[in-house]
Amino acid sequence: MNQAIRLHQVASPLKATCNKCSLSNLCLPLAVEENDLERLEDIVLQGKIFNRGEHIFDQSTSSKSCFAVRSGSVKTSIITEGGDEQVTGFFMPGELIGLDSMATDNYACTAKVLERTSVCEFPVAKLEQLTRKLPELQHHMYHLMSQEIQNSHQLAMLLSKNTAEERIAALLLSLSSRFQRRRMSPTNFSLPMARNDIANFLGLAVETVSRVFTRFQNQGIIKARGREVELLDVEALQRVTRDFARQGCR
Amino acid sequence: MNQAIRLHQVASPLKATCNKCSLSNLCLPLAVEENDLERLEDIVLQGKIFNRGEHIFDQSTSSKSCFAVRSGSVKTSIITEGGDEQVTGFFMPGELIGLDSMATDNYACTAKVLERTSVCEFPVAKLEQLTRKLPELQHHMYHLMSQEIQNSHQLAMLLSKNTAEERIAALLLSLSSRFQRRRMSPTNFSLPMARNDIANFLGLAVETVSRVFTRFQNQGIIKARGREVELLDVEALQRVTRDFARQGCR
DNA sequence: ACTGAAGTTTGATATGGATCAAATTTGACG
DNA sequence: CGTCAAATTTGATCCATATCAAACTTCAGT
Repeated sequence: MNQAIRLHQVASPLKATCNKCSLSNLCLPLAVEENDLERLEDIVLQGKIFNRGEHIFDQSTSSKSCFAVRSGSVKTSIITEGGDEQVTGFFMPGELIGLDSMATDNYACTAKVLERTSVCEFPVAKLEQLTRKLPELQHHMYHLMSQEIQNSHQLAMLLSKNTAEERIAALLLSLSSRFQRRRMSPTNFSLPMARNDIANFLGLAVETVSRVFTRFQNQGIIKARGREVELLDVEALQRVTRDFARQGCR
Repeated sequence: MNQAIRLHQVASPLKATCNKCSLSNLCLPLAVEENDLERLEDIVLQGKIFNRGEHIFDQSTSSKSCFAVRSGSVKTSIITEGGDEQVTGFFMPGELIGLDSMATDNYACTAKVLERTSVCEFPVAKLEQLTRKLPELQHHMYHLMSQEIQNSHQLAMLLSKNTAEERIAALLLSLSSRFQRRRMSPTNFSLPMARNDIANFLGLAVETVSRVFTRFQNQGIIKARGREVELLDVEALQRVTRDFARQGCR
Protein backbone atom coordinates (compact mmCIF):
# COMPACT_ATOMS: atom_id res chain seq x y z
CA MET A 1 0.00 0.00 0.00
CA ASN A 2 2.84 2.31 0.78
CA GLN A 3 4.25 1.38 -2.57
CA ALA A 4 0.94 2.13 -4.24
CA ILE A 5 0.85 5.60 -2.83
CA ARG A 6 4.33 6.36 -3.95
CA LEU A 7 3.44 5.09 -7.39
CA HIS A 8 0.57 7.52 -7.53
CA GLN A 9 2.62 10.46 -6.50
CA VAL A 10 5.35 10.02 -9.04
CA ALA A 11 2.99 8.99 -11.83
CA SER A 12 3.44 11.89 -14.20
CA PRO A 13 7.20 12.28 -14.16
CA LEU A 14 7.67 8.54 -14.56
CA LYS A 15 7.69 7.17 -18.07
CA ALA A 16 4.84 4.81 -18.69
CA THR A 17 5.61 1.29 -19.77
CA CYS A 18 2.67 0.03 -21.75
CA ASN A 19 4.93 -2.52 -23.35
CA LYS A 20 5.49 -4.20 -20.03
CA CYS A 21 1.87 -3.96 -18.93
CA SER A 22 0.17 -7.29 -18.45
CA LEU A 23 -2.98 -5.86 -20.03
CA SER A 24 -1.35 -4.89 -23.31
CA ASN A 25 -3.37 -7.55 -25.08
CA LEU A 26 -6.68 -6.07 -23.87
CA CYS A 27 -6.10 -2.37 -23.58
CA LEU A 28 -5.15 0.25 -26.15
CA PRO A 29 -1.64 -1.13 -26.78
CA LEU A 30 -3.43 -4.02 -28.43
CA ALA A 31 -3.87 -1.87 -31.50
CA VAL A 32 -0.44 -0.31 -31.59
CA GLU A 33 2.63 -1.76 -33.26
CA GLU A 34 5.70 -2.51 -31.21
CA ASN A 35 7.67 0.46 -32.48
CA ASP A 36 4.80 2.93 -32.07
CA LEU A 37 4.10 1.90 -28.52
CA GLU A 38 6.38 4.60 -27.29
CA ARG A 39 4.10 7.28 -28.66
CA LEU A 40 1.22 5.91 -26.68
CA GLU A 41 3.40 5.79 -23.62
CA ASP A 42 4.19 9.44 -24.18
CA ILE A 43 0.62 10.56 -23.68
CA VAL A 44 -0.62 8.22 -20.97
CA LEU A 45 -0.64 9.16 -17.31
CA GLN A 46 -0.08 5.90 -15.62
CA GLY A 47 -1.05 4.37 -12.34
CA LYS A 48 -3.50 6.73 -10.69
CA ILE A 49 -4.95 5.04 -7.65
CA PHE A 50 -8.44 5.48 -6.22
CA ASN A 51 -9.86 4.10 -3.02
CA ARG A 52 -13.22 2.37 -2.88
CA GLY A 53 -16.05 4.78 -3.41
CA GLU A 54 -13.98 7.55 -4.94
CA HIS A 55 -14.94 9.08 -8.26
CA ILE A 56 -12.63 9.04 -11.26
CA PHE A 57 -14.75 11.78 -12.79
CA ASP A 58 -18.18 13.31 -12.31
CA GLN A 59 -21.04 13.84 -14.68
CA SER A 60 -21.24 17.38 -16.07
CA THR A 61 -17.69 18.29 -15.15
CA SER A 62 -15.32 19.23 -17.92
CA SER A 63 -14.35 16.16 -19.91
CA LYS A 64 -10.65 15.83 -20.54
CA SER A 65 -9.63 12.19 -20.50
CA CYS A 66 -10.51 8.56 -21.03
CA PHE A 67 -9.38 6.04 -18.47
CA ALA A 68 -8.29 2.45 -18.77
CA VAL A 69 -8.76 0.22 -15.77
CA ARG A 70 -5.49 -1.32 -14.69
CA SER A 71 -6.67 -3.18 -11.64
CA GLY A 72 -9.86 -3.13 -9.63
CA SER A 73 -13.24 -2.26 -11.08
CA VAL A 74 -15.45 0.69 -11.85
CA LYS A 75 -19.11 1.43 -12.33
CA THR A 76 -20.46 4.24 -14.46
CA SER A 77 -23.87 5.79 -14.05
CA ILE A 78 -25.95 8.68 -15.23
CA ILE A 79 -28.07 10.72 -12.90
CA THR A 80 -31.09 12.81 -13.82
CA GLU A 81 -32.03 16.17 -12.37
CA GLY A 82 -34.58 14.31 -10.28
CA GLY A 83 -31.79 12.28 -8.70
CA ASP A 84 -32.67 9.04 -10.43
CA GLU A 85 -29.60 6.95 -11.13
CA GLN A 86 -29.02 4.48 -13.93
CA VAL A 87 -25.91 2.34 -13.82
CA THR A 88 -24.65 2.15 -17.39
CA GLY A 89 -21.73 -0.20 -17.05
CA PHE A 90 -19.23 -2.13 -15.00
CA PHE A 91 -15.60 -2.03 -16.10
CA MET A 92 -12.82 -4.49 -15.54
CA PRO A 93 -9.06 -4.30 -16.13
CA GLY A 94 -8.18 -3.45 -19.70
CA GLU A 95 -11.52 -1.78 -20.41
CA LEU A 96 -11.84 1.85 -21.37
CA ILE A 97 -14.06 4.32 -19.51
CA GLY A 98 -15.33 7.60 -20.85
CA LEU A 99 -15.97 6.77 -24.48
CA ASP A 100 -19.42 8.28 -24.11
CA SER A 101 -17.69 11.58 -23.45
CA MET A 102 -14.83 11.33 -25.95
CA ALA A 103 -15.79 14.40 -27.87
CA THR A 104 -18.21 16.25 -25.67
CA ASP A 105 -17.41 19.15 -23.39
CA ASN A 106 -18.59 17.45 -20.22
CA TYR A 107 -18.60 13.94 -18.88
CA ALA A 108 -21.92 12.27 -19.60
CA CYS A 109 -21.66 10.00 -16.61
CA THR A 110 -20.00 9.54 -13.27
CA ALA A 111 -17.31 6.88 -12.83
CA LYS A 112 -17.11 5.44 -9.35
CA VAL A 113 -14.53 2.98 -8.18
CA LEU A 114 -15.97 -0.20 -6.65
CA GLU A 115 -12.79 -1.23 -4.86
CA ARG A 116 -9.25 0.02 -4.63
CA THR A 117 -8.53 0.65 -8.30
CA SER A 118 -5.68 1.77 -10.47
CA VAL A 119 -6.30 3.46 -13.81
CA CYS A 120 -4.29 4.89 -16.69
CA GLU A 121 -5.38 8.27 -17.97
CA PHE A 122 -5.46 9.20 -21.66
CA PRO A 123 -5.99 12.91 -22.27
CA VAL A 124 -8.54 13.05 -25.05
CA ALA A 125 -6.90 15.90 -26.94
CA LYS A 126 -3.61 14.04 -27.16
CA LEU A 127 -5.31 10.77 -27.89
CA GLU A 128 -7.26 12.31 -30.74
CA GLN A 129 -4.11 13.77 -32.14
CA LEU A 130 -2.26 10.49 -31.86
CA THR A 131 -5.03 8.57 -33.59
CA ARG A 132 -4.46 10.74 -36.63
CA LYS A 133 -0.92 9.46 -36.88
CA LEU A 134 -1.59 5.84 -35.98
CA PRO A 135 -4.31 4.47 -38.27
CA GLU A 136 -4.46 1.23 -36.32
CA LEU A 137 -5.13 3.11 -33.14
CA GLN A 138 -7.79 5.24 -34.79
CA HIS A 139 -9.46 2.14 -36.12
CA HIS A 140 -9.33 0.61 -32.68
CA MET A 141 -10.97 3.65 -31.12
CA TYR A 142 -13.78 3.50 -33.66
CA HIS A 143 -14.03 -0.19 -32.92
CA LEU A 144 -14.27 0.32 -29.18
CA MET A 145 -16.89 3.02 -29.59
CA SER A 146 -18.94 0.89 -31.97
CA GLN A 147 -18.73 -1.90 -29.46
CA GLU A 148 -19.89 0.41 -26.72
CA ILE A 149 -22.94 1.38 -28.76
CA GLN A 150 -23.70 -2.26 -29.42
CA ASN A 151 -23.34 -3.17 -25.75
CA SER A 152 -25.67 -0.42 -24.84
CA HIS A 153 -28.25 -1.57 -27.38
CA GLN A 154 -28.00 -5.07 -26.01
CA LEU A 155 -28.63 -3.68 -22.57
CA ALA A 156 -31.72 -1.88 -23.86
CA MET A 157 -32.87 -5.17 -25.34
CA LEU A 158 -32.26 -6.96 -22.07
CA LEU A 159 -34.19 -4.33 -20.15
CA SER A 160 -37.17 -4.25 -22.42
CA LYS A 161 -37.61 -7.90 -23.35
CA ASN A 162 -36.24 -10.16 -20.66
CA THR A 163 -37.40 -11.41 -17.29
CA ALA A 164 -35.55 -10.86 -14.05
CA GLU A 165 -34.02 -14.33 -14.22
CA GLU A 166 -32.86 -13.85 -17.78
CA ARG A 167 -31.27 -10.52 -17.00
CA ILE A 168 -29.36 -11.85 -14.03
CA ALA A 169 -28.24 -14.97 -15.84
CA ALA A 170 -26.99 -12.78 -18.68
CA LEU A 171 -25.03 -10.60 -16.29
CA LEU A 172 -23.45 -13.58 -14.56
CA LEU A 173 -22.41 -15.06 -17.89
CA SER A 174 -21.02 -11.76 -19.09
CA LEU A 175 -18.93 -11.42 -15.95
CA SER A 176 -17.86 -15.02 -16.25
CA SER A 177 -16.51 -14.64 -19.75
CA ARG A 178 -14.81 -11.40 -18.90
CA PHE A 179 -13.08 -12.97 -15.91
CA GLN A 180 -12.02 -15.81 -18.15
CA ARG A 181 -10.41 -13.51 -20.71
CA ARG A 182 -8.42 -12.09 -17.82
CA ARG A 183 -7.16 -15.55 -16.90
CA MET A 184 -9.28 -15.81 -13.83
CA SER A 185 -11.71 -18.56 -13.06
CA PRO A 186 -14.90 -18.23 -15.12
CA THR A 187 -16.91 -20.17 -12.56
CA ASN A 188 -15.56 -18.92 -9.31
CA PHE A 189 -15.33 -15.23 -8.74
CA SER A 190 -16.24 -12.43 -6.45
CA LEU A 191 -18.73 -9.84 -7.66
CA PRO A 192 -17.18 -6.38 -7.63
CA MET A 193 -20.55 -4.68 -7.18
CA ALA A 194 -23.32 -4.67 -4.58
CA ARG A 195 -26.76 -6.18 -5.16
CA ASN A 196 -28.00 -2.64 -5.35
CA ASP A 197 -25.83 -1.85 -8.35
CA ILE A 198 -26.87 -5.05 -10.07
CA ALA A 199 -30.50 -4.18 -9.49
CA ASN A 200 -30.10 -0.67 -10.80
CA PHE A 201 -28.11 -1.80 -13.84
CA LEU A 202 -30.67 -4.44 -14.74
CA GLY A 203 -33.71 -2.31 -14.02
CA LEU A 204 -34.89 -4.42 -11.09
CA ALA A 205 -35.59 -3.94 -7.40
CA VAL A 206 -32.88 -5.11 -5.01
CA GLU A 207 -35.32 -7.55 -3.50
CA THR A 208 -35.89 -9.17 -6.86
CA VAL A 209 -32.18 -9.61 -7.44
CA SER A 210 -31.82 -11.21 -4.05
CA ARG A 211 -34.73 -13.55 -4.68
CA VAL A 212 -33.42 -14.66 -8.07
CA PHE A 213 -30.03 -15.37 -6.55
CA THR A 214 -31.56 -17.62 -3.93
CA ARG A 215 -33.81 -19.25 -6.54
CA PHE A 216 -30.80 -20.04 -8.72
CA GLN A 217 -29.08 -21.35 -5.66
CA ASN A 218 -31.97 -23.61 -4.72
CA GLN A 219 -31.97 -24.95 -8.28
CA GLY A 220 -28.30 -25.80 -7.90
CA ILE A 221 -27.30 -23.47 -10.74
CA ILE A 222 -25.07 -21.25 -8.64
CA LYS A 223 -23.68 -21.01 -5.17
CA ALA A 224 -23.65 -17.51 -3.73
CA ARG A 225 -22.53 -16.25 -0.38
CA GLY A 226 -22.53 -12.49 -0.38
CA ARG A 227 -20.38 -11.38 -3.24
CA GLU A 228 -18.67 -14.72 -3.60
CA VAL A 229 -20.24 -16.58 -6.51
CA GLU A 230 -19.69 -20.01 -7.97
CA LEU A 231 -21.35 -21.01 -11.22
CA LEU A 232 -22.24 -24.66 -10.78
CA ASP A 233 -24.13 -25.17 -14.03
CA VAL A 234 -23.15 -22.79 -16.79
CA GLU A 235 -25.27 -24.59 -19.35
CA ALA A 236 -28.34 -24.08 -17.24
CA LEU A 237 -27.56 -20.37 -17.05
CA GLN A 238 -27.21 -20.23 -20.80
CA ARG A 239 -30.52 -21.99 -21.13
CA VAL A 240 -32.07 -19.32 -18.92
CA THR A 241 -30.81 -16.46 -21.06
CA ARG A 242 -32.35 -18.30 -23.96
CA ASP A 243 -31.84 -16.31 -27.09
CA PHE A 244 -30.37 -13.27 -25.48
CA ALA A 245 -27.02 -12.45 -27.06
CA ARG A 246 -24.60 -13.29 -24.31
CA GLN A 247 -21.75 -10.96 -25.05
CA GLY A 248 -24.00 -7.97 -24.97
CA CYS A 249 -23.96 -6.88 -21.44
CA ARG A 250 -21.42 -5.03 -19.45
CA MET B 1 -40.56 9.24 -59.55
CA ASN B 2 -39.02 8.72 -62.93
CA GLN B 3 -36.57 11.39 -61.97
CA ALA B 4 -35.83 9.66 -58.69
CA ILE B 5 -34.94 6.45 -60.44
CA ARG B 6 -32.62 8.19 -62.82
CA LEU B 7 -30.98 9.92 -59.89
CA HIS B 8 -30.31 6.58 -58.28
CA GLN B 9 -28.82 5.07 -61.39
CA VAL B 10 -26.34 7.81 -62.08
CA ALA B 11 -25.42 8.32 -58.45
CA SER B 12 -21.83 7.15 -58.48
CA PRO B 13 -20.59 8.84 -61.65
CA LEU B 14 -22.22 12.09 -60.62
CA LYS B 15 -20.23 14.36 -58.39
CA ALA B 16 -21.85 14.84 -55.02
CA THR B 17 -22.69 18.33 -53.91
CA CYS B 18 -22.64 18.38 -50.15
CA ASN B 19 -22.08 22.11 -50.28
CA LYS B 20 -25.47 22.60 -51.86
CA CYS B 21 -27.24 20.12 -49.62
CA SER B 22 -29.89 21.64 -47.42
CA LEU B 23 -28.77 19.36 -44.60
CA SER B 24 -25.18 20.55 -44.55
CA ASN B 25 -25.77 22.13 -41.16
CA LEU B 26 -26.86 18.82 -39.63
CA CYS B 27 -24.94 16.16 -41.48
CA LEU B 28 -21.23 15.48 -41.81
CA PRO B 29 -20.47 18.65 -43.80
CA LEU B 30 -21.22 20.48 -40.58
CA ALA B 31 -17.75 19.61 -39.40
CA VAL B 32 -15.87 20.26 -42.59
CA GLU B 33 -14.45 23.58 -43.70
CA GLU B 34 -15.62 25.14 -46.92
CA ASN B 35 -12.44 24.31 -48.82
CA ASP B 36 -12.25 20.72 -47.59
CA LEU B 37 -15.81 19.96 -48.50
CA GLU B 38 -14.71 18.67 -51.84
CA ARG B 39 -12.84 15.82 -50.22
CA LEU B 40 -15.96 14.69 -48.46
CA GLU B 41 -17.84 14.94 -51.73
CA ASP B 42 -15.20 12.72 -53.29
CA ILE B 43 -16.03 9.76 -51.08
CA VAL B 44 -19.78 10.01 -50.67
CA LEU B 45 -22.19 8.07 -52.84
CA GLN B 46 -25.14 10.34 -53.06
CA GLY B 47 -28.85 9.92 -53.46
CA LYS B 48 -29.59 6.24 -53.12
CA ILE B 49 -33.33 5.75 -52.96
CA PHE B 50 -35.21 3.07 -51.04
CA ASN B 51 -38.90 2.30 -51.08
CA ARG B 52 -40.89 1.83 -47.91
CA GLY B 53 -39.97 -1.41 -46.19
CA GLU B 54 -36.69 -1.94 -47.99
CA HIS B 55 -33.49 -2.53 -46.04
CA ILE B 56 -30.49 -0.27 -46.35
CA PHE B 57 -28.40 -3.02 -44.79
CA ASP B 58 -28.93 -6.21 -42.81
CA GLN B 59 -27.57 -7.34 -39.50
CA SER B 60 -24.63 -9.75 -39.81
CA THR B 61 -23.88 -8.86 -43.41
CA SER B 62 -20.49 -7.40 -44.19
CA SER B 63 -20.29 -3.84 -42.94
CA LYS B 64 -18.89 -1.39 -45.46
CA SER B 65 -20.59 1.97 -45.06
CA CYS B 66 -22.37 4.48 -42.90
CA PHE B 67 -25.44 6.20 -44.29
CA ALA B 68 -26.82 9.68 -43.80
CA VAL B 69 -30.54 10.15 -44.20
CA ARG B 70 -31.29 12.75 -46.85
CA SER B 71 -35.05 12.54 -46.84
CA GLY B 72 -37.53 10.12 -45.34
CA SER B 73 -36.87 8.11 -42.20
CA VAL B 74 -35.30 4.90 -41.03
CA LYS B 75 -35.56 2.53 -38.12
CA THR B 76 -32.74 0.33 -36.90
CA SER B 77 -33.20 -2.83 -34.91
CA ILE B 78 -31.29 -5.80 -33.61
CA ILE B 79 -32.67 -9.30 -33.79
CA THR B 80 -31.68 -12.23 -31.60
CA GLU B 81 -31.30 -15.81 -32.72
CA GLY B 82 -34.67 -16.45 -31.14
CA GLY B 83 -36.24 -13.91 -33.47
CA ASP B 84 -36.84 -11.28 -30.81
CA GLU B 85 -36.53 -7.79 -32.20
CA GLN B 86 -35.46 -4.61 -30.43
CA VAL B 87 -35.82 -1.32 -32.26
CA THR B 88 -32.72 0.67 -31.39
CA GLY B 89 -33.42 3.95 -33.11
CA PHE B 90 -35.37 6.12 -35.49
CA PHE B 91 -33.42 8.33 -37.85
CA MET B 92 -34.40 11.56 -39.52
CA PRO B 93 -32.77 13.61 -42.28
CA GLY B 94 -29.21 14.61 -41.47
CA GLU B 95 -28.70 11.77 -38.98
CA LEU B 96 -26.08 9.10 -39.46
CA ILE B 97 -26.86 5.38 -39.43
CA GLY B 98 -24.40 2.59 -38.86
CA LEU B 99 -22.13 4.09 -36.22
CA ASP B 100 -22.60 0.94 -34.17
CA SER B 101 -20.86 -0.90 -36.98
CA MET B 102 -18.19 1.67 -37.89
CA ALA B 103 -15.28 -0.59 -37.17
CA THR B 104 -16.76 -4.06 -36.98
CA ASP B 105 -16.78 -6.64 -39.74
CA ASN B 106 -20.55 -7.01 -39.85
CA TYR B 107 -23.49 -4.74 -39.34
CA ALA B 108 -24.76 -4.99 -35.78
CA CYS B 109 -28.29 -4.08 -36.76
CA THR B 110 -30.72 -3.93 -39.63
CA ALA B 111 -31.72 -0.58 -41.11
CA LYS B 112 -35.20 -0.51 -42.55
CA VAL B 113 -36.71 2.39 -44.37
CA LEU B 114 -40.05 3.58 -42.95
CA GLU B 115 -41.12 5.49 -46.04
CA ARG B 116 -39.63 6.34 -49.40
CA THR B 117 -36.18 7.46 -48.33
CA SER B 118 -33.04 8.84 -49.86
CA VAL B 119 -29.64 8.32 -48.24
CA CYS B 120 -26.02 9.22 -48.84
CA GLU B 121 -23.51 6.43 -48.44
CA PHE B 122 -20.11 6.90 -46.80
CA PRO B 123 -17.77 3.94 -47.32
CA VAL B 124 -16.20 3.39 -43.92
CA ALA B 125 -12.72 2.67 -45.23
CA LYS B 126 -12.60 5.96 -47.10
CA LEU B 127 -14.25 7.82 -44.29
CA GLU B 128 -11.71 6.54 -41.81
CA GLN B 129 -8.91 7.56 -44.11
CA LEU B 130 -10.38 11.00 -44.60
CA THR B 131 -10.81 11.58 -40.89
CA ARG B 132 -7.08 11.20 -40.53
CA LYS B 133 -6.56 14.17 -42.80
CA LEU B 134 -9.40 16.32 -41.50
CA PRO B 135 -9.09 16.70 -37.73
CA GLU B 136 -12.41 18.49 -37.53
CA LEU B 137 -14.13 15.61 -39.23
CA GLN B 138 -12.45 13.07 -36.99
CA HIS B 139 -13.50 15.03 -33.96
CA HIS B 140 -17.03 15.14 -35.29
CA MET B 141 -17.10 11.39 -35.80
CA TYR B 142 -15.97 10.87 -32.22
CA HIS B 143 -18.60 13.34 -31.17
CA LEU B 144 -21.37 11.56 -33.06
CA MET B 145 -20.34 8.21 -31.66
CA SER B 146 -20.17 9.55 -28.12
CA GLN B 147 -23.61 11.00 -28.63
CA GLU B 148 -24.88 7.68 -29.86
CA ILE B 149 -23.62 5.97 -26.72
CA GLN B 150 -25.25 8.62 -24.58
CA ASN B 151 -28.55 8.30 -26.42
CA SER B 152 -28.47 4.61 -25.93
CA HIS B 153 -27.79 4.97 -22.22
CA GLN B 154 -30.69 7.37 -21.96
CA LEU B 155 -32.85 4.81 -23.66
CA ALA B 156 -31.74 2.19 -21.15
CA MET B 157 -32.66 4.61 -18.40
CA LEU B 158 -36.05 5.25 -19.94
CA LEU B 159 -36.71 1.53 -20.24
CA SER B 160 -35.69 0.64 -16.75
CA LYS B 161 -37.04 3.54 -14.70
CA ASN B 162 -39.99 5.14 -16.42
CA THR B 163 -43.66 4.36 -16.78
CA ALA B 164 -45.42 3.86 -20.09
CA GLU B 165 -46.72 7.42 -20.07
CA GLU B 166 -43.31 8.86 -19.34
CA ARG B 167 -41.69 6.86 -22.11
CA ILE B 168 -44.23 7.92 -24.69
CA ALA B 169 -44.14 11.55 -23.64
CA ALA B 170 -40.36 11.46 -23.93
CA LEU B 171 -40.53 10.01 -27.42
CA LEU B 172 -43.06 12.59 -28.57
CA LEU B 173 -40.91 15.41 -27.21
CA SER B 174 -37.81 13.98 -28.82
CA LEU B 175 -39.53 13.79 -32.18
CA SER B 176 -40.92 17.25 -31.69
CA SER B 177 -37.55 18.85 -31.09
CA ARG B 178 -36.02 16.96 -33.96
CA PHE B 179 -38.73 18.10 -36.34
CA GLN B 180 -38.18 21.61 -35.11
CA ARG B 181 -34.47 21.55 -35.84
CA ARG B 182 -35.44 20.55 -39.36
CA ARG B 183 -37.64 23.59 -39.70
CA MET B 184 -40.85 21.65 -39.48
CA SER B 185 -43.63 22.21 -37.03
CA PRO B 186 -42.71 20.95 -33.55
CA THR B 187 -46.36 20.52 -32.62
CA ASN B 188 -47.90 19.18 -35.75
CA PHE B 189 -46.29 16.26 -37.45
CA SER B 190 -46.87 12.84 -38.80
CA LEU B 191 -45.22 9.89 -37.06
CA PRO B 192 -42.95 8.04 -39.45
CA MET B 193 -43.33 4.76 -37.56
CA ALA B 194 -46.18 2.42 -36.68
CA ARG B 195 -47.50 1.94 -33.15
CA ASN B 196 -45.80 -1.41 -33.23
CA ASP B 197 -42.38 0.16 -33.70
CA ILE B 198 -43.03 2.66 -30.95
CA ALA B 199 -44.05 -0.16 -28.63
CA ASN B 200 -41.02 -2.24 -29.46
CA PHE B 201 -38.65 0.71 -29.11
CA LEU B 202 -40.08 1.70 -25.74
CA GLY B 203 -40.36 -1.84 -24.40
CA LEU B 204 -44.15 -1.78 -24.23
CA ALA B 205 -47.03 -3.75 -25.69
CA VAL B 206 -48.80 -2.20 -28.69
CA GLU B 207 -51.99 -2.10 -26.70
CA THR B 208 -50.34 -0.03 -24.01
CA VAL B 209 -49.06 2.48 -26.54
CA SER B 210 -52.51 2.80 -28.01
CA ARG B 211 -54.07 3.27 -24.61
CA VAL B 212 -51.62 5.94 -23.57
CA PHE B 213 -52.25 7.81 -26.81
CA THR B 214 -55.97 7.87 -26.16
CA ARG B 215 -55.41 8.78 -22.52
CA PHE B 216 -53.24 11.75 -23.55
CA GLN B 217 -55.91 12.65 -26.04
CA ASN B 218 -58.68 12.55 -23.45
CA GLN B 219 -56.58 14.78 -21.22
CA GLY B 220 -56.28 17.26 -24.04
CA ILE B 221 -52.50 16.95 -24.18
CA ILE B 222 -52.35 15.71 -27.75
CA LYS B 223 -54.60 15.09 -30.68
CA ALA B 224 -53.85 11.91 -32.59
CA ARG B 225 -55.55 10.40 -35.59
CA GLY B 226 -53.53 7.49 -36.86
CA ARG B 227 -50.02 8.74 -37.48
CA GLU B 228 -51.07 12.36 -37.54
CA VAL B 229 -50.17 13.94 -34.22
CA GLU B 230 -50.70 17.37 -32.77
CA LEU B 231 -49.12 18.36 -29.48
CA LEU B 232 -51.67 20.57 -27.79
CA ASP B 233 -49.90 21.05 -24.48
CA VAL B 234 -46.14 20.64 -24.65
CA GLU B 235 -45.68 21.77 -21.07
CA ALA B 236 -47.96 19.02 -19.87
CA LEU B 237 -45.90 16.50 -21.80
CA GLN B 238 -42.76 17.84 -20.23
CA ARG B 239 -44.37 17.56 -16.86
CA VAL B 240 -45.12 13.92 -17.60
CA THR B 241 -41.51 13.10 -18.43
CA ARG B 242 -40.66 14.78 -15.18
CA ASP B 243 -36.95 14.46 -14.57
CA PHE B 244 -36.21 12.29 -17.54
CA ALA B 245 -33.54 13.96 -19.68
CA ARG B 246 -35.52 15.03 -22.68
CA GLN B 247 -32.90 14.99 -25.37
CA GLY B 248 -31.96 11.45 -24.64
CA CYS B 249 -34.18 9.45 -26.84
CA ARG B 250 -34.06 8.74 -30.50
C1' DA C 1 -64.50 1.28 -55.78
C1' DC C 2 -63.73 -3.56 -53.64
C1' DT C 3 -61.43 -6.63 -50.76
C1' DG C 4 -58.43 -8.80 -47.77
C1' DA C 5 -54.59 -8.11 -44.76
C1' DA C 6 -52.40 -5.39 -41.70
C1' DG C 7 -52.66 -1.94 -38.22
C1' DT C 8 -55.13 0.13 -34.37
C1' DT C 9 -58.26 0.48 -30.64
C1' DT C 10 -60.94 -1.19 -26.74
C1' DG C 11 -62.22 -4.37 -23.05
C1' DA C 12 -61.42 -8.18 -19.60
C1' DT C 13 -58.20 -10.75 -17.06
C1' DA C 14 -53.72 -12.41 -15.33
C1' DT C 15 -49.11 -11.80 -13.45
C1' DG C 16 -44.17 -10.58 -12.71
C1' DG C 17 -42.01 -7.80 -10.21
C1' DA C 18 -42.46 -3.45 -7.30
C1' DT C 19 -43.35 -1.92 -2.87
C1' DC C 20 -43.79 -2.10 2.03
C1' DA C 21 -42.23 -4.16 6.25
C1' DA C 22 -39.13 -6.46 9.07
C1' DA C 23 -35.56 -9.86 10.27
C1' DT C 24 -30.82 -11.16 9.52
C1' DT C 25 -26.11 -10.73 8.05
C1' DT C 26 -21.99 -8.29 6.93
C1' DG C 27 -18.47 -5.26 7.50
C1' DA C 28 -16.15 -0.77 8.62
C1' DC C 29 -14.11 1.40 12.36
C1' DG C 30 -13.03 2.77 16.88
C1' DC D 1 -13.47 -7.63 19.30
C1' DG D 2 -17.73 -5.04 19.91
C1' DT D 3 -20.89 -1.85 17.88
C1' DC D 4 -23.70 0.33 14.77
C1' DA D 5 -24.89 1.34 9.99
C1' DA D 6 -25.35 -0.59 5.71
C1' DA D 7 -26.34 -4.45 2.87
C1' DT D 8 -28.91 -8.51 2.10
C1' DT D 9 -32.60 -11.63 2.59
C1' DT D 10 -37.36 -13.07 3.31
C1' DG D 11 -42.35 -12.48 3.48
C1' DA D 12 -46.93 -10.27 2.31
C1' DT D 13 -49.44 -7.41 -0.65
C1' DC D 14 -50.44 -4.48 -4.64
C1' DC D 15 -50.31 -2.55 -9.19
C1' DA D 16 -48.81 -1.32 -13.87
C1' DT D 17 -48.64 -3.44 -17.75
C1' DA D 18 -48.75 -7.85 -20.40
C1' DT D 19 -51.75 -10.95 -22.43
C1' DC D 20 -55.86 -12.68 -24.52
C1' DA D 21 -59.84 -11.64 -27.27
C1' DA D 22 -62.38 -9.19 -30.48
C1' DA D 23 -64.14 -5.16 -32.99
C1' DC D 24 -62.93 -1.60 -35.88
C1' DT D 25 -60.10 1.13 -39.28
C1' DT D 26 -56.79 1.92 -42.76
C1' DC D 27 -54.65 1.07 -46.88
C1' DA D 28 -52.32 -1.40 -50.75
C1' DG D 29 -53.29 -3.86 -54.67
C1' DT D 30 -56.61 -5.43 -58.06
